[in-house]
Amino acid sequence: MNESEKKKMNARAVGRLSLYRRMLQVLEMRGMDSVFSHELATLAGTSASQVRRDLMSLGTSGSPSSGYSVRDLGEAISAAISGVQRQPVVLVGVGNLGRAVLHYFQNNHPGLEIVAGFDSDPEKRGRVISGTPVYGLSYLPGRLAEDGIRTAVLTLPAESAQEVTDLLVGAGVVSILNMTNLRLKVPEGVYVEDTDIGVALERVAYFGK
Amino acid sequence: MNESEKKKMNARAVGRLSLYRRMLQVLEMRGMDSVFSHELATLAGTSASQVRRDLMSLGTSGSPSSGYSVRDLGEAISAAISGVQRQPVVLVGVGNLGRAVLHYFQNNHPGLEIVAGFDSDPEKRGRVISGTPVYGLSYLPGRLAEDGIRTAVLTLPAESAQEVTDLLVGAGVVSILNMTNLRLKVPEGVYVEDTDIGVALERVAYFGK
DNA sequence: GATTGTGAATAAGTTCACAGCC
DNA sequence: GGCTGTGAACTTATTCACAATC
Repeated sequence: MNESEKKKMNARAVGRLSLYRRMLQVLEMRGMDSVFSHELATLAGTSASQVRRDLMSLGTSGSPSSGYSVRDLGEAISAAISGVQRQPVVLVGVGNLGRAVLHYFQNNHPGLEIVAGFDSDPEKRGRVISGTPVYGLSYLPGRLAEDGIRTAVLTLPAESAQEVTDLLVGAGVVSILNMTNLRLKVPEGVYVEDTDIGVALERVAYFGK
Repeated sequence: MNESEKKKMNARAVGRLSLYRRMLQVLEMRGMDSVFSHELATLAGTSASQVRRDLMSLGTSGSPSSGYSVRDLGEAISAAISGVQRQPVVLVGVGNLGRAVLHYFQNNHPGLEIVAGFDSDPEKRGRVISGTPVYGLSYLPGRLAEDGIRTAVLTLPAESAQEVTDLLVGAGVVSILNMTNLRLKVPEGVYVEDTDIGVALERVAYFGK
């Protein structure tokens, strides 16, 4: 029931919680031990009522006098959006974008770890980039099965994205961060988040007109 | 009135239109000259009624017998979301992520062009990366004024992101693609789109649990 | 007969507003 | 007095459903 209950949370709320957690880490490092909803809201670029609404979904509670405990709230968010053990993730496509992602995650990320990168380029095999070892694509299925990997990041050229996706899904991946400009076809029940730089920049350009 | 009318369009719709346009380009290259809403929907990963609703906002029209003209629709979308002339964009921060963005946009992008990159690293000044020249940050204000730049991409470390943002906004930038993990503070009326890789991956990890 | 264009219905997401609390 | 937690109101976004059209 706990598990099924979690799956209810919607993607936007999860994203905001992730952001709150990052802000809480900063606050904790600064030695603050409590925070009000409107403070978190300012840091995260949202509204105080939105923050309180988001926090409702994880059974925490603050107090009217001092707000929320920075430590407790951070732990509650971690419990809600990350699991107890670190979740292993693979990344496919170690070009500029893939390297940027690896660099970003090389440390400091609670709840998840990019355990391996894969690339079709023989030049890249055997290298370690930002702490993550890179393998040839032929090792992908074995590695997925071995570690029971359920989450993947796609930072490869669009041409081979669907093919790799089919491979991933066939090997048990159920959640994909798709940084390709292709919209993937996946079976029902597989979550895909599209982070399409082209679309993002065109949108920004539109609002800059 | 035309101008003010355009500004009404919401960000999600603009993003989908951008996607439709890309699909239409592919269809045009394949020699197709008409397309139905449900076909575009499948390609873009949405529903036929969503497509028709989106197309309503730009005064096109399809016919029940053959759907939409691939060419006309492409042009109508371009007219709606891009302008007539190419829009100049600058990018600040030429690390892995910045290079990935430059590479992505080096060609084939209608409506916008990344005219210059900026970086604080002296090593990078004077280089041309994926067709885009890179300058030191001191050249930024001059270049913004000179070209009347209104749109920028931030792919630099979070530490200096707010400082650079203030500079950009002060020099007339009104729309920013923020690929930093910091939430920027900007005056009313400035559009910021956050593309936060950390949040994206944590969300995906959540759905992969 | 299948599709478009669109009003109406529904769903999803956000903000309001206020009782209860410290 | 200012804050939390939350039902209710509201706003925004999506889907339905069907008359008009080819």
